[in-house]
Amino acid sequence: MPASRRPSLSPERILRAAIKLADRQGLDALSMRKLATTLKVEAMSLYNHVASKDELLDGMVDQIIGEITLPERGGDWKAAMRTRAFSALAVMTAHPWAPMLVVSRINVGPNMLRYIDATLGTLREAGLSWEETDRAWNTMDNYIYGFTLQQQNFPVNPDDYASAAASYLSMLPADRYPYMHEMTARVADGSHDGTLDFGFGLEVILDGLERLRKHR
Amino acid sequence: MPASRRPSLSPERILRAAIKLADRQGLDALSMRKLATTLKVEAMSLYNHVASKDELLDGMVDQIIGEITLPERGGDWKAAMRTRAFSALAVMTAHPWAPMLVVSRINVGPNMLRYIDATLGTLREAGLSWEETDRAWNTMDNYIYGFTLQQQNFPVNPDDYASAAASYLSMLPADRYPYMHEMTARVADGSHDGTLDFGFGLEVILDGLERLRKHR
DNA sequence: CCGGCCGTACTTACAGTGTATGTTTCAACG
DNA sequence: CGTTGAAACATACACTGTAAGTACGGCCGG
Repeated sequence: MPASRRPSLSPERILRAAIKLADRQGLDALSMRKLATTLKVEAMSLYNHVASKDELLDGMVDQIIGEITLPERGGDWKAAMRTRAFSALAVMTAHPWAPMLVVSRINVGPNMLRYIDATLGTLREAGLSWEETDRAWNTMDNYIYGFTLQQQNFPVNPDDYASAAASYLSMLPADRYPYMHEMTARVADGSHDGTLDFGFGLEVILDGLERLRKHR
Repeated sequence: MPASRRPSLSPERILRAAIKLADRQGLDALSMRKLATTLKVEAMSLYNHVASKDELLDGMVDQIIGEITLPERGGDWKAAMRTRAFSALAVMTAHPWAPMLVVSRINVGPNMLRYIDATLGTLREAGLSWEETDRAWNTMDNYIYGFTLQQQNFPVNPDDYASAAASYLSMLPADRYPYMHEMTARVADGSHDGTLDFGFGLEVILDGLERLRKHR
């Protein structure tokens, strides 16, 4: 492989640039033209290396799925699932465009397959039946994707949430929406930290699964 | 030209047409021009009644959220949450474009607020603290939205799943993806019905929440 | 009865999208 | 050398949301 070939582009370089662009400017800003300009190239040149924008998006998803640390085998399955889930959360937080893409398309890239296989393996080795393994995996992942999506358009950053809640109060008349009103009021006055809590739901699910496992 | 000229359009008529179009042709097919055509009108005429496409999408979401049956107050909170969740599932299934819109934007329409308020109320009256109520609601809804999104692009309809699984097997070499391979093989030979199961995860979550409630 | 008003619908136009198609360029090989 | 073939470029098409300007027709004050 000679060093000074002409091609300045490659699928990998395009993929990296696409992820960087989406990280910085959001998924909406990721157009073939904008992506091309960041690579100092014309839009159509990209098509010599990627078949379509959809294929590019698939590649982006598989790439970042590869960043998730796989669950450890052979130890405590709950700890393994916890690690996996928080790692997924971290990756999705670092790439806010990712959850939307993950849930809006079918992904069968090698990293995705490896990720799923490791998860199934951990659950199966923990003693769940095939059916339970399938259901348990789906339950956890539905929650993870649901949470990361919700987090992605959480109105403000956590520090500003109390003051933001105060401004929402006027939209929530206490007579029509009593519970939302009080909840928001409590966030505003600081007696309830309305910030999203990934761990709560995760522990609820893990506990539920453990009971199911022991109960057989 | 027919006589009853003037107000051939109205926000409600546009909203209904938009929902019908999205139901039949998918969200991608919902463009202002196509929508206008179904109403026998030009695209720009719609803007006399809706401010923007985004506003229209918000309206669509709030409309179908209104179709969800609210949780009953005063009875068994688990039963109420179950009913609510399955009703939400049914609505999202009837309008496959909905979950994507719900999670990709902030929604504060009247139906959405009523829906959330009723949910918070039920949980609060069941004895959860404000903090627990907030967390519990989020946990359930993250799961619901995650599930309905996953269901939306489930590869095939349940009847064909076994035969489809057989054709996937070749993409899942047993040495690299042993657990996915076996899971898929079991779906193919009928010893595991790989169909998605909404109830499983829901019960896991409800059980987890109940334990939390009793434990205080 | 008539003239003006004003909301509704229409027309045109613009900047942007993904990508099909055709042309140019240039390093590497026979 | 000249030839080849891939990579980059240029043009074009059918779409998108929507800003801006125009034409129409039913209502109300004179």
